[in-house]
Amino acid sequence: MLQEHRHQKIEAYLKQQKAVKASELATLLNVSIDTVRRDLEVLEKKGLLKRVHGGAILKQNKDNVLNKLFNEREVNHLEKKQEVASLAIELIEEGQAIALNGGTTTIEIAKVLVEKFKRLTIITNDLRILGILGANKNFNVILTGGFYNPEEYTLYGKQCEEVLSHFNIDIALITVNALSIEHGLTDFRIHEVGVIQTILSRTKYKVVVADSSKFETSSYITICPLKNIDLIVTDSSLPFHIAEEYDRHNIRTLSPS
Amino acid sequence: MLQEHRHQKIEAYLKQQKAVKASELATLLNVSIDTVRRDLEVLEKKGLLKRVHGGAILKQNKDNVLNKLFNEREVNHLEKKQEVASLAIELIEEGQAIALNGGTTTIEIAKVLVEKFKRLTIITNDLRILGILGANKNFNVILTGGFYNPEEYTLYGKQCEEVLSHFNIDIALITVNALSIEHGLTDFRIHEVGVIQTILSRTKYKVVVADSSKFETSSYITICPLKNIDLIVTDSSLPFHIAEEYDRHNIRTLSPS
DNA sequence: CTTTTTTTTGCATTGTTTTGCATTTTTATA
DNA sequence: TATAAAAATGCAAAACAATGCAAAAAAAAG
Repeated sequence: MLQEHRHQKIEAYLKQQKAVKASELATLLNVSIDTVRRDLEVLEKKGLLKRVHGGAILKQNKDNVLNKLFNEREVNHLEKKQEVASLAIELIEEGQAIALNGGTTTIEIAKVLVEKFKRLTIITNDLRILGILGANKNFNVILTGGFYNPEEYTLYGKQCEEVLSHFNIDIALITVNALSIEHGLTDFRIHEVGVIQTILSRTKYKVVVADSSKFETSSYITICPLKNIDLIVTDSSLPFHIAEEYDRHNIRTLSPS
Repeated sequence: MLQEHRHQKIEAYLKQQKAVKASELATLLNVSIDTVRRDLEVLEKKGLLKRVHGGAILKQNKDNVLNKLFNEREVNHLEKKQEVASLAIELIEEGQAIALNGGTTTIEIAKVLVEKFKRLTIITNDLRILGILGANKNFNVILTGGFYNPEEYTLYGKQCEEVLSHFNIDIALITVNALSIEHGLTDFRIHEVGVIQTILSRTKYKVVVADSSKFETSSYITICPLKNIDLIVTDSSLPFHIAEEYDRHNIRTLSPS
């Protein structure tokens, strides 16, 4: 049996049973217990389960049902992202033109926007965001054009940036993979970097939305230094010493009071 | 057994089994495992499956945004549209740049394109077409930007036409709501009209794809006279007297022989 | 219909990943 | 703390994948 297939079977079995013994899976799947352990290790890294002595237990995410709609790269830190989203929309005023780039945090923002606002203009390169906001008649939703990245459900490239470059954006809510004082905003999504840079160049009020786990990490490609950013919105788990250090560097951060 | 036949068999088997071992396919199809691997490689590029160690697993994108757009409204004259689609793609050559506007006939064309071509550049304003072609690594798919029309799953407006206006299109396959000698191409989709006009202005070879039911009908908004069109592709049910009359007016039509 | 060209296929070689076993270390519980 | 069960670790065998190449099969050209 294929490894991936085995993983699917374990996942299905676990969802049903909530907890499984490794030895049980070994006989069930006709492989050695070592292989089962390695499988469980992989699935744990995906955030699907928690390994315990003897086997594993299902890690239930509250919003699993909701996440199913968007799926793929599993949404960890979901609750933190929701916290960030709720805080970030406080910065927005009715009628403004907003840019949201591609990412799971901005998706959470889009969900909150639908609830809280009557009239907005939103430009995005993320089809999942379009899916959330597009049906809403009160919002003016503009999708950038461009090449399609089916892994991320986003658009990128010359056409994308061309459309963006004709916009005057009141407030940009940007999500990136990593940020640090030393390296600034960084990301591994090679196509997304140009999009973010273009958005920033067209925006008056530049806001980065990032859950606390992204602070003081860095990724391969540099987007811009942190001094170019007006505000970083994060969640309540940001360690005090980091917040302090950012303050010392004159980088404004905002977390739930 | 022919390569294409083998690919179809693999596809069918995989859809049933969800996951297959390469060795299993080799015995099943009576070819070496190397050939199976090469087959899987091709099918992976088409976005149909994901290769894993030992074989491949079906890529079922049930719950992504784009696939949510499908079904819904049932298509009338589906068989006729498929007939038109199969005929229309005969006009296309490997490597060309093609424009497909929004509509159910162009959706059928997109489905056939995946099967028959290796390398194409396609620009469209229809998200359903993006859903069909987007996962295919062999195709360069460009989505126009613009405002989103959730009724039609299409994009329109200044941004949309701006992106289109930078393209040099080899062949445009245009679907409209109605066409007649007297009124030319007409449509009721107010936003789509501008998109079609822009596409036509950027295209060398202008082809209208229309099932026979659309002939000698008309709709509210005029797009252009028929003399601006190089060819109209239709199905086998077009009444002879209409075909004759179009001929008399020097309007070329093409239907299955 | 035959010859030439192109494509496809299977095989051999080499490199990589996965797996099960043996051994040591850790953990749970009496 | 003692003990058994489970987990981690290192390792070698097996399964699998990538590459280059030559023969075979199709397709194209004459």
